[in-house]
Amino acid sequence: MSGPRVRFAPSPTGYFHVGSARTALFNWFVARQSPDGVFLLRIEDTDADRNREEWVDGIVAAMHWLGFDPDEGPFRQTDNTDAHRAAVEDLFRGGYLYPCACTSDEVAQRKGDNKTPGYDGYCRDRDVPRGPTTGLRFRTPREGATIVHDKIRGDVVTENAVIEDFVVARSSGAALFALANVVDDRNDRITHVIRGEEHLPNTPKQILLWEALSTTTGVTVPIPEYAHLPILVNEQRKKLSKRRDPVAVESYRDAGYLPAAILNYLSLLGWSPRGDEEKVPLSVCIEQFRLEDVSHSPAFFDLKKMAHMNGEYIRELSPEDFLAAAAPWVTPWTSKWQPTEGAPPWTQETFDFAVWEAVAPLVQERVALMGEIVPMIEFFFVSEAPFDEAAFDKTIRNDDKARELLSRSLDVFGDCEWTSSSLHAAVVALGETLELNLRKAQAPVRCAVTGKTVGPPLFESLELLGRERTLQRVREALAKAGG
RNA sequence: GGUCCCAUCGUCUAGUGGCCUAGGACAUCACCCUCUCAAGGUGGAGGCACGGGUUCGAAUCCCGUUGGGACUGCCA
Repeated sequence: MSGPRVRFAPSPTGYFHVGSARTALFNWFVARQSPDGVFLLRIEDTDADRNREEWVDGIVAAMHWLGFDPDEGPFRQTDNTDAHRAAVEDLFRGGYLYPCACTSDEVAQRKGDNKTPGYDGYCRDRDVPRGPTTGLRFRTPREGATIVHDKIRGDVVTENAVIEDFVVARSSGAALFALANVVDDRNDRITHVIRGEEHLPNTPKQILLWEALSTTTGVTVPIPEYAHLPILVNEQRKKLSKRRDPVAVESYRDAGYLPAAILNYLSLLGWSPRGDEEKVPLSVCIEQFRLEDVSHSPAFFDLKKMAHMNGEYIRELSPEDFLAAAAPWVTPWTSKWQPTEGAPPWTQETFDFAVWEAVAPLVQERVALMGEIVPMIEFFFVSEAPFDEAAFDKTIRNDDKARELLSRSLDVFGDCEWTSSSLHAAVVALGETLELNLRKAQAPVRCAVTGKTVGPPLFESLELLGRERTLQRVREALAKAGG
């Protein structure tokens, strides 16, 4: 008894779509549930317009980054064109196909606004000779019904009479998706077809093709189990589209999402682990996943929730792992991979690893995305405080007490012990002289030194920044405010 | 238009006829913690689309209505 053979069959598009990632993930779950399960990657590149070798590399790379390398593949559908053409001939000889010379314009025109579904069967009985301008259509049975035994949705019955005579082969002789896909699934001995719901309407056609192929070739391959996953939608409840929605997995990598967080979040779209805990390791998903439990309705891809989960994953990293994970953003010169945008405003020369290492634990519990680290620690590694002008105006320029406090801080900071606790006490005392509580008193100092109103804990930051640079920044802020 | 799919808090979901006073998570609000911001903790508000059945009993089963979506290509 051999295990399940599943396939992930994306068409190359130049980036890796999150919806595809979710589909791949669920396929992968099924494969990993059996010791001898096979997860196969097949690139459906039969459309010449979408066939670029680097796009294939992109898919493979993205999948590798996410953590699921295929057990077999990547295969390319175009490598099987001979088999596809042979299948076309088999079907034609078997009488399942007929030539059609209609252009799509003609079909649409005849259709007008009547209720005929799709193609009207115009050439079905016209004995149109095969030629360079004739495609081949499938002679759909007029009687009976085709049933998709969907693992998720149950039996989906389609009357054959409403299935149009769909095109199977181009005038060039090349097989179209519906056939090529079936031929490859047969050859690859696929046992479970797990794909997006958008494929549900053409599944009856593929079952018809599958049966016809078994008849004409004399090779009967069991029809696979089908499972159609609910699609992922945007806020408008429309299918996620690359035009409007941020869907590229690569862009999430750039932003600083961790693979484990992405996968965990994706696993929750249409499915959920048992119990009340949503943050679960992949091993638990593999153990518990069942196609029968996948929900039927579309799921909104909620970036906020994924970001929150990413924060949880970041926080549970060990200090070493956090440093390593942050390297592409913080110390890109040490990292093989860097995000495509957002290089830090510092260089290897102006950077101080000891400072970063010391402040990292404080940062780790404050970010949800790795990309948020840079603006948070920027002030350590650039020559002048990176001022947020609005914050400066509010907390320093337009606040007399704040400027007075900064003036007085020069003396205090000049000779107090340079530790976070002493600095803390110093600012408290300073505030008292001006009747400011610590909340109020720390604000101008923070802004003067870091340029911002928010950031890592101030006194630890001052300690790490050092006495001289702190004094320098307070002076600069005072000068800037004095105008 | 046609075919098909779908319908539990704003969102993702648990729920498979009594355990439901419908549970969890994100988001949101309040409070606690607190040097800012987060994180964390506690608590609150918030949902079974509607109408009929079936049943002693329905979020759960059936029918209809309404609403949403996918598909409708010599794309995949």
